Amino acid sequence: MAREMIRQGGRTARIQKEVHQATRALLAEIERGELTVPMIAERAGVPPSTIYRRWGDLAQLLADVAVERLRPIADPDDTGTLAGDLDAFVVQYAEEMSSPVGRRLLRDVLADGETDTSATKCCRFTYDHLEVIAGRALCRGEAGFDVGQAIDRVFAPIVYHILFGDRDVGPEFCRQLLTTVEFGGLRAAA
Amino acid sequence: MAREMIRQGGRTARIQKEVHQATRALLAEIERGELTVPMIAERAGVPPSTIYRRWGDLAQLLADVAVERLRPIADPDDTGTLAGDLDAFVVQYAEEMSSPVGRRLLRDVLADGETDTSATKCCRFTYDHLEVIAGRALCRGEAGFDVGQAIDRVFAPIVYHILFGDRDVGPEFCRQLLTTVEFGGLRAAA
DNA sequence: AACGCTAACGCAAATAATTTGCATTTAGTC
DNA sequence: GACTAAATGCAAATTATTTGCGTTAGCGTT
Repeated sequence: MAREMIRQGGRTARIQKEVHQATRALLAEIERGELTVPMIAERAGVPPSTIYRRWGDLAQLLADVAVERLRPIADPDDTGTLAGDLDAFVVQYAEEMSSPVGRRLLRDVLADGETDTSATKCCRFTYDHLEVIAGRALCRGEAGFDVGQAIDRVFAPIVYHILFGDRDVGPEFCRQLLTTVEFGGLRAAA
Repeated sequence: MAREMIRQGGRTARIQKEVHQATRALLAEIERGELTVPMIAERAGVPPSTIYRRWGDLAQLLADVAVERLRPIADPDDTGTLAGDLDAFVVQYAEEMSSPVGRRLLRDVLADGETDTSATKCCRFTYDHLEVIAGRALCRGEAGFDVGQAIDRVFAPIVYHILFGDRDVGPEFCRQLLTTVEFGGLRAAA
């Protein structure tokens, strides 16, 4: 996004909502390469200049929309055990991100060249989710794990292969990566 | 790139060279967001329509240029030992890719939404380089290593942190990642 | 070395996207 | 309720992109 929002209420918020909604709807209907700002503007019922003024360009708008879609709506599922929580989260993450929609979201987030706050936010979601899972394990009296290490050993390879398209990231691959995570220590600094 | 080149010689090749050169020169002078196709066309001495016809749009041209710049010009340095070869390659890779120029190249390659051949090519460079290093080690009588595993455990985390901008990837971090690679086995399938 | 075929090109007109100035609306504050 | 600056709508100006068409030139064939 071009800049942080200052006004939160009324018209400003409504326009943001409608532009986001129009963008999502159009992304579901047409190819990414066909999408244009005037197209979104018409669907949202606002003049194109409003979009350019608020978001700068299409890439930044798409990044903004993508971050919202990647933002988790709830805590990760609680399966009762650390191993179960991690397995469920990782497999679901890989499945969502490797889908055509997920890949596009990932790329949209990274394509925003202006401020890389989009990318950083997005990667924080994963970090926070893992923190919740780790905290839960400690509460249960289970061993903890290093969140930074889990990112490096499990999520980074998954994202790498999705982005570069050089191999599939099915459940088997995810579980193999999971076996390399070391459990037992308290949370150490990354 | 929009499509595979059919003609290799003469004018076609010269225009490709001049457009690439103009793009590189302009990228060094101005911000990525300021760069436009007509600007490149003028510098290269060709009409903009030629660029649009051959590359489709700016993103695809930038991806094409980025792939060329990421293409290694020589085999990785031979330091005499596998550990030395890997250390040198990884540290240099992280340094180059985490620089502002490297980050931009990486993002340009990934931003090309049309065909992800750019990204796949680019990731193949790393794979091939590691194959050379592994082959060399075997020739010396040293232990080999699994190239796929090295990508997952070392390069993927480096690229992840560069792209998402959530931490630095200095030599210490690279060397720590390197310690997780298992040596000894012959090359196994990824 | 000349010939034919067609990809690739240059040019310019047509279309579409982006920027910008200015008047108006409105969210947030006192 | 009045004030102030952010945010918007509108329309003109600018810039980028697409497209039709005639020309050039690479490449295979003879």
